[in-house]
Amino acid sequence: MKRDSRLSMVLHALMHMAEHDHPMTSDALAKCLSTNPVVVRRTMGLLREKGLVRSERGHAGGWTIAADLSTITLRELHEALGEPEIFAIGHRHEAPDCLVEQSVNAALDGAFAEAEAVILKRLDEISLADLATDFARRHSARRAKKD
Amino acid sequence: MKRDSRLSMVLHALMHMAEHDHPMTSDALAKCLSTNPVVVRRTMGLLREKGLVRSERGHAGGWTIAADLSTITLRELHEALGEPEIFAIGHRHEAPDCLVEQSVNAALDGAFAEAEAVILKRLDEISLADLATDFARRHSARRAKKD
DNA sequence: TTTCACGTAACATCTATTGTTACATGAAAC
DNA sequence: GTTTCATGTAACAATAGATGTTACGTGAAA
Repeated sequence: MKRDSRLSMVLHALMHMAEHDHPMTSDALAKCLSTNPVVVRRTMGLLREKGLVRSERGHAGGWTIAADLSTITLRELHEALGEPEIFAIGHRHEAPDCLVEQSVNAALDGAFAEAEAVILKRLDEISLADLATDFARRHSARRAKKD
Repeated sequence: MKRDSRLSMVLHALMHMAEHDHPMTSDALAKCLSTNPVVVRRTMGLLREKGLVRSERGHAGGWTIAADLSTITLRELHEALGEPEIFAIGHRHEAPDCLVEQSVNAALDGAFAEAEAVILKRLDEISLADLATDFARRHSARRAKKD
């Protein structure tokens, strides 16, 4: 299965934007992310709908973050992306007639629901500010290594 | 993303097999599962490699469970299927040069690793015998409803 | 009015799962 | 022994979702 990497993508984009004090164009972001500017617009557009980022056209236009980094959580971003399926494993029929299949579905649903709660909780606990802190740590570690 | 439903499928098949005291053919199972007999053989073949089921050719041939229901866990079945990806969400590059991307990957990996541990633990705790018990409960509940 | 950048539709590509066809192999029944 | 039944397996088709691409429209600043 092909994994949805949009959450990873927007995080990567937002962190690069956080490092700049000017708007970043879709083209510039696309280069950072090794993707296509249209993909950037399409995906960042979902964040704009939730008021998380702004976009401006014309000269000196581009994308900017519209809120404090500490107030944006990974969970919010996940929701802004439309809460895509978290699991690559599932069952075929949602409401089967077969009692055997109902039993199987119930067991799997229980196990996955528990894991889903865990992951949503974790996503809720991590903000962009946390990522920025982690990045700063890695950044100075690399500088120290170079010197 | 298209979800892998093979775990659901083999569970469904095994429970039907558990209800029979004769081998079940791939054709019969395929009808239960609303799929194709070749898909059944392909998938059940993975379980056979782990010794969880047996297959016999010719007259009165078909598939049988090769172990006690209480000793087969969902986790074992997941492993027999080749431990397919659990998550539909991931990141693009496994070992990126970009420090920003490394930071993003680390955060997501942490969150998902925790959830993966939860789900594997749950799968380990559920056996086919548990499913059979649950099925029996549902079965008698339906009978009671009918009467 | 030209340039820049986003907005969006439409289409192409890629990839993984699932479904299908075809034929070989082996075992039991006759 | 030959027919029938069932699995084993390769090869290919269909499907679906994610991602990439092209093309053109719109608005803002130089």
